[in-house]
Amino acid sequence: MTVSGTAGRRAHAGVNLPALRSHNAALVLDLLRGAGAEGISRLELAERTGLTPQAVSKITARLRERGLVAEAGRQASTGGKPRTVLRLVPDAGHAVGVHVDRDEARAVVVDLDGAVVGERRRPLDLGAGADAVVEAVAREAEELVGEVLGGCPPGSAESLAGVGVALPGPLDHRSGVLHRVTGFPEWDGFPLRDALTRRLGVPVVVDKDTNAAALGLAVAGEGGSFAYLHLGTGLGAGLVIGGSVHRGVRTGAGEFGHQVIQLDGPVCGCGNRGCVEALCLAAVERGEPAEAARVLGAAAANLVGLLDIELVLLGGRTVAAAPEVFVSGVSAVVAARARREGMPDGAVPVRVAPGGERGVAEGAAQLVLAPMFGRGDG
Amino acid sequence: MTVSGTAGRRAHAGVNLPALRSHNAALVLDLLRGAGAEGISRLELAERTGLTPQAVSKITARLRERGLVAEAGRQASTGGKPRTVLRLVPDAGHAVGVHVDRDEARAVVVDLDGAVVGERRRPLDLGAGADAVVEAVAREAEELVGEVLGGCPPGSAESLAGVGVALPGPLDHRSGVLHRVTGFPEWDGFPLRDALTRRLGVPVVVDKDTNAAALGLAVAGEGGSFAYLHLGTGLGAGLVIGGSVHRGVRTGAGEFGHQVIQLDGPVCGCGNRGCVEALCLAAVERGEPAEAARVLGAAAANLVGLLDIELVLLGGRTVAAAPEVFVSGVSAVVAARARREGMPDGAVPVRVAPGGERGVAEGAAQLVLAPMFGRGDG
DNA sequence: CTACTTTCGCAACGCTGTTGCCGAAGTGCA
DNA sequence: TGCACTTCGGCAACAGCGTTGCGAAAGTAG
Repeated sequence: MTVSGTAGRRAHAGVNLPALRSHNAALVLDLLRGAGAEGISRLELAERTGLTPQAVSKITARLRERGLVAEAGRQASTGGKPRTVLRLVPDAGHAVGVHVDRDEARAVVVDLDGAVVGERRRPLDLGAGADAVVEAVAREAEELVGEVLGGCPPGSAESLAGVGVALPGPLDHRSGVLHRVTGFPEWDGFPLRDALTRRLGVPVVVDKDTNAAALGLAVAGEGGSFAYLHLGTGLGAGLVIGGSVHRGVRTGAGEFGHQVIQLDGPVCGCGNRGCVEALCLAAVERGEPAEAARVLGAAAANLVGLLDIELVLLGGRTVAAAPEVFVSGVSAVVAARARREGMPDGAVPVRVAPGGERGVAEGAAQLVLAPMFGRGDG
Repeated sequence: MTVSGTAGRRAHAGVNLPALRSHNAALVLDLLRGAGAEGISRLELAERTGLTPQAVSKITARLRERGLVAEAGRQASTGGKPRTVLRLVPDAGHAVGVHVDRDEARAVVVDLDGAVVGERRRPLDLGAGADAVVEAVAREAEELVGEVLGGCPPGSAESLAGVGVALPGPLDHRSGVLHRVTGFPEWDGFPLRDALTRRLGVPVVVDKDTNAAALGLAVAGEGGSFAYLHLGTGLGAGLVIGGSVHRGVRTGAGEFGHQVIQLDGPVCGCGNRGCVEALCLAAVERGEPAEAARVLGAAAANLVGLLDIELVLLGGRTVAAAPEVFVSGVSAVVAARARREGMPDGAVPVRVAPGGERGVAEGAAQLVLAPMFGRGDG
């Protein structure tokens, strides 16, 4: 049973009736989302939540009144009245997700189901300065919303819940302030979220690209606790624990690339020696993807052992260039480690993350929707 | 706001009124425990929980009826009626904690406050076989309870809530079944919890020694999210996230010692190469504690970056032998890494874990009490 | 057409935290 | 000493939560 919650937020942890109500509503919405177009019956919702059927009826009635849920046919009878299938109303809400990368911005609009209903891309120079980038991102979002939603007023059935922005480099998720984006020190300390909120007039959430991707995967149905490892121009991780992104006390968690796995190894750009990122990318440069996979596997196995997660997902351009090599290479190291440490249930599976290049933008949109479905923080 | 909950337990996450009630009660009890002998007023409880003063009054009234809480004086007035101070009734419950090590067993009885009210030690050979060890542990617990509580019947104010057992090596916390305790392969698959429950007739909880120690530290007031690193005959970690022990999906989290930090390094007992444990202990053997600390620091920094915790606590015999060397050595590496990665708030503090040799046994006792205070699983 | 099964909403209920109110118990000043 | 004031904390009424009891609705099976 979860009413969100982590970290030093043990204060203000009291649950009153409104909190209970919104928690259960979010839980039901999350299950409805998970059921997708097939929908789910009231009785199954009751089973899955542990609530009584009557409670589910009341909760879903409220959700139907708010226009978030609708009846959608019925199941086959099992000897009595057939169960009515409920389904999320996809158009009841939308969110924009923007993936700001070093050289381009990709924006999507998703509906409540998570389906992409609009997309745009444009080149973008992260080094062009804060004002220019904020303006570019804002315009991108505005134009896309104009195209897709036709400027529906807030509160309408088709309205916009907010904008999620995912970008590389460390940042403070809670305050929405960037630290130094790797390679672009001029961003250090820039309050991106507030700047965009002022400019756009809707709620804005910012997060690391890896966290957005991980959230997107979690929403798309990946297991309860997993790590998403992204190998592109850099190496980072997004951690999902119990269905929610783990961001840590200062929202800096997932610093995976600068994990040292070779004491006194080659110097990394960060100043340390023997970081996975440096070793792994060097191997890729040398044209030795198998070695890169082995190195990545060692770091992944460290992570698996430390957190006892149930799945490792790989993504990023470098992985996409040779998926089988990376999956089998990483998988082999992880499996070998599990065998040696005597994990009884066998090793943790390693797969390529589904979703492809658009995954980060989709996940960014989910940053906005997450609280509605009870996935706000872990 | 937390009603426990992580991992794949998103099912059965519905919260009804009894669940809400027990959650809030546990929350209040936890705050009362944190206040210790000084106690805490109703209004401060209200502020800290976010509940209204009236709700706190009702909750504490129920707790007083159950004999868990009592009024204990009043605070100085601030111009009006002085606040009444509430306090946990220490004798309202007790728990036994047993620390089973390779060569000895140490048992303690703690009260609701966590204060040790009885202690025993005896030599123990973990290799003597399951029956002998179970019998020895059971008798140790029984005799200690007889001494301290005088055989109070269950349900009495002084009665025993259960027995927590902490021991080295991997095990399944949920089922209470041991995996292969390092060096004692004959334990593999032994259902220790069930055997002890049958023998003792009270609830039994088993966990890794590092998890028990970490829980004990969390209860003793250490921050919301930290790592306890134990360097003794082996090297392990207990992770606390948001006040609760993070055990992971298969309760195997905290596998810190076999984190690889030296690819293709020296062979470790586990079969891998370049594990921190092997490198660190080898340095200790060579009489180079500073190098051991540097190695440990690298691994600790990996962990800090990955999870973004707020504190690192060091413990174990090897650390106790040269505490300053380890604290300064680990601290230096962690701080250097934080500086390079541009964490703005400065580095994570590194300290020696308070509690000393008895900490694991005390933490084991807290395993039993944890659910009562809302710390059951993270 | 009848009997049976199963779903699901209405109504009454118990219990939660909340609100409004008032007595209790202090301080501070005349 | 007395009075005004502040603050705490319990009593009572209340709104809202999920739960229970029950019956109408909507199917299947014979």
